[in-house]
Amino acid sequence: MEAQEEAGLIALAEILLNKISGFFDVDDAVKATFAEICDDLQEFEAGTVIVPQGGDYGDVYLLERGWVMRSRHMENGARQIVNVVLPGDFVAMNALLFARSDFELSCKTDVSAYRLPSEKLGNALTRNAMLSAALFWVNAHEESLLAERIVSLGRRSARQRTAHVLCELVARLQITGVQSIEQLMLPISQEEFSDILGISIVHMNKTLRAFERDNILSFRNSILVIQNKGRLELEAGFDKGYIQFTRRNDRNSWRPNYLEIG
Amino acid sequence: MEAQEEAGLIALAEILLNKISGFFDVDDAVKATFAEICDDLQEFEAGTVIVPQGGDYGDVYLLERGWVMRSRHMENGARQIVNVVLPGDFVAMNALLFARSDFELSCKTDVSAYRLPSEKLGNALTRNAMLSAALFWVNAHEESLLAERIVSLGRRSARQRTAHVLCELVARLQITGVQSIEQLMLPISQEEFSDILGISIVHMNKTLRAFERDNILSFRNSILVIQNKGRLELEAGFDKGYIQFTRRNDRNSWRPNYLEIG
DNA sequence: CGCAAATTTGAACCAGCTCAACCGTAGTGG
DNA sequence: CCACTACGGTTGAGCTGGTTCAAATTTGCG
Repeated sequence: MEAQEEAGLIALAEILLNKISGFFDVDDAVKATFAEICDDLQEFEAGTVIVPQGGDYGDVYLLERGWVMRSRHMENGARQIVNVVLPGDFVAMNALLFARSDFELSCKTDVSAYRLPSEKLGNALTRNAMLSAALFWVNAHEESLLAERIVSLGRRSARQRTAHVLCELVARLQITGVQSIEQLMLPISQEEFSDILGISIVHMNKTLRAFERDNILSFRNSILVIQNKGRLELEAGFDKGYIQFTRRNDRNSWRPNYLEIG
Repeated sequence: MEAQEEAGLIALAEILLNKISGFFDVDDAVKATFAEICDDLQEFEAGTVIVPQGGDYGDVYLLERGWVMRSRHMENGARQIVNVVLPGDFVAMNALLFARSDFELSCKTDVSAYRLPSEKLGNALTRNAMLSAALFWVNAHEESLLAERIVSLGRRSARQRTAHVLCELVARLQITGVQSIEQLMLPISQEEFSDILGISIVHMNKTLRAFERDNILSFRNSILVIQNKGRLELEAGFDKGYIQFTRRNDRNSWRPNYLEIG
């Protein structure tokens, strides 16, 4: 293994493994498993469409660096961004099961991602219960992000949605080990932001300006500065519980078994 | 095994196994696996709260009969129903991983469900790759329902959302082997319907009346009659692809392996 | 029958949308 | 070095899909 790939693996361990370490016991065997699977680090330029809407899935990827968007383009030209894929998340996990994608997967930034050929990943899953557990966990994690987004889109105002999604992104980026929390780079335009929240770009702008006037946050030139985190979380009704799970402790008799390396 | 439980198992086989049979080869070994796990059929009365919002998870259930709602109650009294759990779906799958629930799980009708103790299910997952694959599949299935709901809430009008969710429910109920498609029992009030769609109850009513005036559908006394399915799907922009998946065929070398009974 | 819950309808209102014009900044090419 | 262009952001004005409020009607059920 080359030095660069090894460095990549370390980065990986510090993101995905960090993410799941609050839940699993991440030991050397686990790391070895990931090392075995993640041996093909690929680079994509910003703007690359990994899977086009309606196109065939290729392989699964584990994102190491950069932002990937999963979005739906509507008949009338509108767009809805369904989720933001951050380092440590899997891209196109559905490729394991489905032929076609109903969504577009595109790179918002330059991206590094480990390519996990479906066949190889499938085989690894057969042999390694730990890996299955990790996938299960990651699935559940993403599912709770989507559930929370549904709550936002269904029952929160534009201002609350904005606050909530920003709280969520900050919390998720923290897990990826970002430098500063007060000052963050969010590589998205206001238009993309509005497509995450399901509002118009004009209203997006006015909402952001209002937050700025209230000295809660500023978002300019892709730089997010949060001046009043407490107020932001309060308005969002944000509870980070769904991002940093509480592991259940009452029934752990099965877990060591489940997590055995097969 | 008692006769009633055996009958239940057959029903189960005809729902969950039916659901996944388009994807997996469901043979006797697979059925035996489920028979082993699903030996505790429980009954809940309509209105029962299986898991309260903010409460501790208990066990996982596999729904055999009835409707279960997963919903969030907001501070201001509003509610968002995140998903509708139908026969063949799992209830509270997150119980395997998380201590607390951010949502309420409640029975809309009388319900029969197989209780799957976390410990037992976890153990079974360790030993049986087929079961893991099935869970993975079911997770992915639910994830695509949530993704599609996000698209609806973000970028479709109330009328389109209504049409879309009805198309989705009909397609899902078809899989569960419902009798008639033209005339369906939907055990939800207009208020609950509006909480699925993220609109007000008043507008829900007006939208339904409009569909009735247009001779597209009627929904009265919990009976849904679809008079013009084509028009409904057209307005919804509905494509059932995300419910009845196309199994991928290009890389099936790993699957037989993955699906081996461990 | 009679109560409680669900539905229906109209009227006023408003959060967020569309349209349209303008601004700032980063290329780009002459 | 400037002119031109393109793209994202900003702002105001008017509009509308959907909300809220309120009251009447129907339905389910003991």
